[in-house]
Amino acid sequence: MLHPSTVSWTALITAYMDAGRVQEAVGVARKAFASGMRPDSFTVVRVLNACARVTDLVTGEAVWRAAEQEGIAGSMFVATAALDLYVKCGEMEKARAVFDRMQNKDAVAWGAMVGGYASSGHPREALELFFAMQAEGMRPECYTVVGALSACTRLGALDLGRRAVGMLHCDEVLDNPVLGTALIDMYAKCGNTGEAWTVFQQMRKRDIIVWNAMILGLGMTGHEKIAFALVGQMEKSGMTLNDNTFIGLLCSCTHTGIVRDGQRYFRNMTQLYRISPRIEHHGCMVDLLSRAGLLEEAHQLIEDMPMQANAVVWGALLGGCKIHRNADLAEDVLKQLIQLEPWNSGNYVMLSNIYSNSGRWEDAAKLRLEMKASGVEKVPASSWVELAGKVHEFRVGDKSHPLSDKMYEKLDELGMEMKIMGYKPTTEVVMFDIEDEEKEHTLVHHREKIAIAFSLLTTEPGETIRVTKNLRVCSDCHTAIKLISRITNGEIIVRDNNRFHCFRDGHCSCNDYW
DNA sequence: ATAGGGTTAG
Repeated sequence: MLHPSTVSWTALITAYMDAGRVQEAVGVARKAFASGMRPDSFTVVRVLNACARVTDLVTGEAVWRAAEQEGIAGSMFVATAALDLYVKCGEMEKARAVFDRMQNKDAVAWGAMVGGYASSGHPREALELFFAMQAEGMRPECYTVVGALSACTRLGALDLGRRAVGMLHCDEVLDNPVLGTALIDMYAKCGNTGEAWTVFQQMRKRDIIVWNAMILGLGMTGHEKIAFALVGQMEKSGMTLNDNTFIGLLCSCTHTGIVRDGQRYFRNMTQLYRISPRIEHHGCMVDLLSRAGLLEEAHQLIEDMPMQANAVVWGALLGGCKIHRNADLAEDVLKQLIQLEPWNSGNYVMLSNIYSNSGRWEDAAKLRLEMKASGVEKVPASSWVELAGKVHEFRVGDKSHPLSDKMYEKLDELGMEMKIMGYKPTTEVVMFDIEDEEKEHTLVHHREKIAIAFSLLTTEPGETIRVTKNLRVCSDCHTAIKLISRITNGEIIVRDNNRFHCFRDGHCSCNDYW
């Protein structure tokens, strides 16, 4: 028999939750537990759910401990709610510990775990789990497939994504806007806008997020005209544009460098549509202006923003500095970035390259010390290729792959052809590049080149090659891959840590803006 | 009854 006070506490908490006042719900829960409430599993689930929504790990963990004491932690519902709490707070190891201890796991628990890994920057673990689930005889359903697709998007693993979605019935996909969004996003971000478009057209239920994903997908891949037209169609079909629609529009303008249109959309958004720009919108504008070379205006926009600039906004300005070779401004920006994300080694490396390039050896040395002192570790460069459903990874300094010798041979062979075409390998790292620790052969054997060599050895001539890497493509590799695409007469798609490059016949889809 | 999902600027 439940204690009556538990029932009324629960009712109160639930009422706050239903009213969308999650923070207050958590506050009430804290009071309830402090007053010695004996929780039942229903209450615990509700409270854990609320804590997850506001990422209140401290309260959530206290509740989870209380549940353990009460002997209700074994409930699948309670455990799943705790797992979700950890996922939402980015505590994947703790989430995994809860997951591993669960005796019965249903599709919800698996789905939460797969999705959690995917959204927290562990896409490979997400896919591992997705396959482990099937090995245990569970049929993949919508929720786990959404998580798997999201992981594939991050990995650029197009075939695995296709396979994952192929496990569902076609109807299930076309009737489910959540799945549709994940699928459209995956195709677009893997450089396959055509297939994204096909899915979009076939979808039977399209909510605003589906439309926005398609608009953004088009804008990011250089189909800005279609993106603009789609927004028109969207309005005609009675949808109201929202803040994310404008992200897509502004991105489209950025990709083609049409500053005037971008400024117009930005104005219309606030004045006509009464949407107040978030930091993301300002970021798009900074990006748009910076790429167009209007660095001062972009800098001014950051100063005038009603909110504090974050790393992304400064990053956009930095991007402009790179394109327009403005080392002085870049120095200021990088200092800001180091303040904002002191853990990001890329910023230190880039700044140190700028110093070295202008002969400021002392500054460079000082920076290196600073980096060491703050315990920042460089992210080892790594690239990977998907082949027949298996992800082959190539890390710096790792020659353990069975085809290793052949890959280096292939690279040498390509190198000779490239030389004939006038390619001069850069032996020094360029000012704004971030990989400088690959000592083997200066830049000649960067991971993405190794990965491409691997792909050339394992695919049919002319077949599209897809490589994904964890850092930015360096300028030398970018030039080299353009030439390789001409030599092999095939398409090479390289996914960066933030965009993709589609190389074909000596040309790249990013128009050398990256 | 009670738990889980998609898009979002460098």
